[in-house]
Amino acid sequence: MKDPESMPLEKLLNQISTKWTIYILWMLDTSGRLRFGELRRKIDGISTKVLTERLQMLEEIGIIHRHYKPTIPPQVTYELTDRGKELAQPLYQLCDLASDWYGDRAMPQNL
Amino acid sequence: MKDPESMPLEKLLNQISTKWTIYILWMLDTSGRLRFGELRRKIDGISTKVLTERLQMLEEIGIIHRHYKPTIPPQVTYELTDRGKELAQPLYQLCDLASDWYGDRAMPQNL
DNA sequence: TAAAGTAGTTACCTTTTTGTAACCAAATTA
DNA sequence: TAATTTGGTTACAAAAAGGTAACTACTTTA
Repeated sequence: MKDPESMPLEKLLNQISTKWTIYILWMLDTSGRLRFGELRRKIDGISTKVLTERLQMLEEIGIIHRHYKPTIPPQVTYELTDRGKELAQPLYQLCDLASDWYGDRAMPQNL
Repeated sequence: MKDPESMPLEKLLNQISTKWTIYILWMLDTSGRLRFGELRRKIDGISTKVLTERLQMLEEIGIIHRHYKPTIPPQVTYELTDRGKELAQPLYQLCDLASDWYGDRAMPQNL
């Protein structure tokens, strides 16, 4: 147990709890497929660097899917995979608990 | 939405996903009430500094309870509160998903 | 002709988090 | 008498994460 990262739950939690990640998932869950720029504008304050990092990470672990259309300018959209939608269930429950405990200000309708 | 910390779910996730925290909860869930030193020895690699920080944080948000007996040497024990046990339910589900996706190596029996 | 929009990448700096090691008082143990 | 155990605290160093701003190529718009 020298390396906590070897534990699936901790690995998953570490990934989805990096800054901005929950917002991204929430946006994709409530709005469906979104382009890179749409996401950036919806999530006020996020930088393109971090948004890119998060989207790549979420795609790597199979939670979102990236569609690339090589038009000019390029059109890239992101959407939740089935795995991403599975994630929503326990997150709803955590969200309910968190809202009970901390209040429901700024609470998402979904995710 | 300038400050992600204002969102209860993100706040809770950020708290429980700090390094070692899931281990602490897992230990308290599977072993019940434990002394500080017992916890430290069970979680191989954690420093007293970080263990102290985590226990204080978990107590502040009402997930564990601290019992202090001013004997010499002092005897301090920690255990999950009802709120802490509530947390276990959605975490079990996340744990199942994470295990399906990443494999179940080093998976806890509980939490 | 110049600006704006597309989806990022890169280098650099700052902030946050984590780790290391020493230290505490009092009593028990060897 | 000296080391050990108890539950931490403190100062400092190292590592990780996040933010900032500049830059890319190509096209459309003004």
